[in-house]
Amino acid sequence: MNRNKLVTTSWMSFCLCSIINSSNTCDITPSETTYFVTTSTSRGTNQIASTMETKKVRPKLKKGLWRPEEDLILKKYIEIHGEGRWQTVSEMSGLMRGGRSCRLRWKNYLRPNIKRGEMSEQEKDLIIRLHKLLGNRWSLIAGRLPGRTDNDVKNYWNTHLNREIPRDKRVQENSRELQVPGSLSISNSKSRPIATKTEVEIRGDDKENSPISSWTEDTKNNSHVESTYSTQHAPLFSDDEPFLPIVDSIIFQAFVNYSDQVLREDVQPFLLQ
DNA sequence: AAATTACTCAACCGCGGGACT
DNA sequence: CAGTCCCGCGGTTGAGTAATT
Repeated sequence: MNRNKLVTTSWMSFCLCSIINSSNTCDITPSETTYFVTTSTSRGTNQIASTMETKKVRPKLKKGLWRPEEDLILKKYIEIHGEGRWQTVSEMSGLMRGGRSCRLRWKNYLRPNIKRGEMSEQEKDLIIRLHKLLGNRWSLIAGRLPGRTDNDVKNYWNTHLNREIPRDKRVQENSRELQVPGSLSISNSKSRPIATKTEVEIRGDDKENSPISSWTEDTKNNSHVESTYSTQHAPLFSDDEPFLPIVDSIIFQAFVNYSDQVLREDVQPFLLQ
């Protein structure tokens, strides 16, 4: 039996002990208790190990809402072993959850510094502005909102902000987006975005013509508000807010920093050669 | 008070891309 | 180079709750 399997079973017993010790109100079910205890004994360990060695067993994965004790197990596991390798987390932690489910739970709920509760006016405003720039790139938008997850932003947009924008205005904007080539805007259909994340961050094959890089270059070099960008890439800005990024220093600075970082990362490997 | 409708948000799913073999 | 696996993203679903009838 390899080391990983030993760790798995020891880990499960550790978590069980933690749960029992940490709370008298633990509502773990008898069947689950039996499972943990069984797998924690040397006999149970050997049984499971031998099964796993003969063929890779994928136990039936649990779905639905996470329970407090599951959260605790996942949290403790990640505190010790760190994030990443979610399939391993799923297997080693003893949670009967898929790797993706573990990842999602950690990212959207258990991670430290997650902000809960109402969105502030500032956050709301930023979401609207960033959505105007980036479309439905929820992870990018969430990256500019400390403590908020992409799921938070997406849900908030769909339930609150989306309905605040008059429908006919959205239709207008969408139809304009379709007409202008080179737009960063994303289609509203179920299909994947036209540009991938990395393409938006800055297209590797066409950096010079990248809307973001041309914009940041324009603005860094001084920049005239009336840069060609604002007309060439009209869909990014609405008529009532001409060249919004200049006015909005937050978004502006965020993008300059962002593009700088991406450029540095792109160029660095070549400099090292 | 019960039934129905509307709303919210956590979680799941399918897909694309990158890493690895 | 092809196949496989894993990760992350965005779209969607559905359970739980609140509001309304």
